[in-house]
Amino acid sequence: MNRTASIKDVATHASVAVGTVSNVLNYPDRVSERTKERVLRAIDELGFVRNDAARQLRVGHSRTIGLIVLDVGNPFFTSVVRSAEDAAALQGSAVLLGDSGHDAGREANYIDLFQEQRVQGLLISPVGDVTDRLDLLRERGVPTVLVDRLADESKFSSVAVDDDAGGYLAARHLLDTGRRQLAFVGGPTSIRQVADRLEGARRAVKEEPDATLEVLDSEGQTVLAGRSVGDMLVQRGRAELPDGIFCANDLLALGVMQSLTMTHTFRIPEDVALIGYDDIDFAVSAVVPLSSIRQPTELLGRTAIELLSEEVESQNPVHRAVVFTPELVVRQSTAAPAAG
Amino acid sequence: MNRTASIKDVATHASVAVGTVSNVLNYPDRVSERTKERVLRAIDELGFVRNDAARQLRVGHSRTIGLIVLDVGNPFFTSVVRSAEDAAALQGSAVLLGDSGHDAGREANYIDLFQEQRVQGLLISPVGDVTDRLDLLRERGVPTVLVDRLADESKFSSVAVDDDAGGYLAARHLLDTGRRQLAFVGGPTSIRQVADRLEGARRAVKEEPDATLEVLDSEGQTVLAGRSVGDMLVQRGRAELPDGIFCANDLLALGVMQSLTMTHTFRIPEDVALIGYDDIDFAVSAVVPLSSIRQPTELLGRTAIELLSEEVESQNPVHRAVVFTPELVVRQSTAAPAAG
DNA sequence: GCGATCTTTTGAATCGTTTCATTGTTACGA
DNA sequence: TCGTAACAATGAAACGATTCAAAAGATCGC
Repeated sequence: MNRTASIKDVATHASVAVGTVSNVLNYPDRVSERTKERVLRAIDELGFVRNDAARQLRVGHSRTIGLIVLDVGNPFFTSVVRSAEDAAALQGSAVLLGDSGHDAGREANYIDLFQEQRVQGLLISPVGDVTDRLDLLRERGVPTVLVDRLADESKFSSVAVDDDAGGYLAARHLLDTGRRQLAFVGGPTSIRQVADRLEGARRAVKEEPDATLEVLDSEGQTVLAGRSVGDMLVQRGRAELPDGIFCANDLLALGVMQSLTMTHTFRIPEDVALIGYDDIDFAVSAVVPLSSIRQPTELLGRTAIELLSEEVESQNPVHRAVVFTPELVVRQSTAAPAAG
Repeated sequence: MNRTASIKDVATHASVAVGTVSNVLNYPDRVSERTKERVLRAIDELGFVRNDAARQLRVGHSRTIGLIVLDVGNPFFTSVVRSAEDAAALQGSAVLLGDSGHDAGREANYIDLFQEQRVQGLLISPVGDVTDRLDLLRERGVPTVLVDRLADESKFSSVAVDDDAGGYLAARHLLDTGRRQLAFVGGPTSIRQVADRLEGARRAVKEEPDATLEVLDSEGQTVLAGRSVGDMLVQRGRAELPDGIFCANDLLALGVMQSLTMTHTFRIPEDVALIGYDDIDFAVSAVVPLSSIRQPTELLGRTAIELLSEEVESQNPVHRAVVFTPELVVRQSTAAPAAG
């Protein structure tokens, strides 16, 4: 009872050869009803559970897919993760999840771990610019799909959402509702998503000669970071307040909102309009329901798995870069000001 | 270049025996500087990556820990997951994450998968009453720690938060601020946490002769479910509205809040006080900052890993049930009404 | 009853590690 | 120079599955 039963034990117990047991497990219709039944009974009686390491060693690859995201706590990734898991389950694979937390070291650890596990392939939302590390993966022949980042199609497949378009949508919407002094709140522009969203916003602002865009740096992408940016704004005089704020994600926006509304000195959207990005579940239930940019996260996860399957199956892989278009969701936080 | 290099290739390339390569990998100081260097160079040149399946097959167990949660999207679990991952990483293990989504079938799949992977042990937040399935795990000798659920100490270790105490805290707080017609909003009471929180609330209400507690069923534990309960309340006349609502979690509470405030017919906390559970990040940034019950989630994850390690290491395991006490967080949603 | 054909079962070889008893090498004191 | 101890390196065996060529058994027509 101390050691777990092996396929050999099952074979002995059912008085058949090991090959037969293996066939029952993998090719049930190669084996007669009678013996199948006997083997299954033995499996049950011994509580046999297949040792996947041995299986994997023999067949040469696992049935798992590695997925490395920047932050599981971020609802955007949570949603991607879940849809990827579902899509993987449909094709009989399991997902190993790693959270790099924007840390290149942790990311590297997970890449190593997953390689040792001989995952079928890797979905990764990479930290910063890691072209060399990714090239290494490519050399080693690990099928890899970049998530939420556009890739050179000669090297990798990728799924992404057009962040420039999203940024443009958000800023254009603020402009369309009459705002002219815009501010962009976002973490380090070394993060590609942030940079692209800002770029899109700039593009929109350029279309209006009298509009300006100020960039406010935040320490990360959390509610707290947003709150400290908000506090900073509150400390400015009313005159210097922008009349439209675009945050690089909803968490930031909620933080800013919280800070502005708690002081009761500024009203949203009358004094300042606010729009976020991601359209997380909480956007709709914020102090003032938050306008946002919605990304098709379920589609992202599913498509990523599909692209990976393509790579795994074909040996001379044709890479594809799939780009989805985000969508504007208007709520109260950007309602047109009452008058003038 | 097509096949990945094995330890044997490395041995040949470095002109040493396979055992030596293995020693370089696992017991670096059993081997001389000179050969170590040579082996490491060979590893580098061939791009060798250890095959963990083979290693695992030989040593008999993996370096991974299975973790099955009810819902990764739920901030409570996200936090537990993260702290468990960190704690596991410290001791050189990786966490395989599974999301059962409250579905017994998916849970069973993950349990099977993880058993095939020969995980060191299992942390599980089980779906409903699964004593038999868990007993099976115990028979098979898979060290298991229950998360967010109290266990019979003769069978399993567990980490949990005292939900009865939490429910009491919440209801007591509503009573202390003068509310008397209380309502409890919660998913099916077949969920243990929900039942316990309700029980605790009942205990508090019994202490006040003139207080009543009404139970409102919700379809699950999401913002949406909360919204539909809220809509139902709005449709009732004002007279029939409770003056204090305790929701089994923050998502529900945010949904209820959203519904009540959108109609502008009821004010929180003047007409009705609202308290949630979990103190998720968004509680503080809700329409009306939400009072809640905070659970020590990081501690939960960390402790779960510690208990598991204990089980893995000692062969005659002494199970422990660790219970943490939750904490009341008061915000505006339960502020005392202006005047009687 | 026999050969041909088809189905079922067999079991040795294999995957890539780790382990460990054995062999080889070096250093040093007598 | 030799013996011994300490240290390094060796390589066969083992882990538990899958695979596949070959053997065994069943079925059928004549």
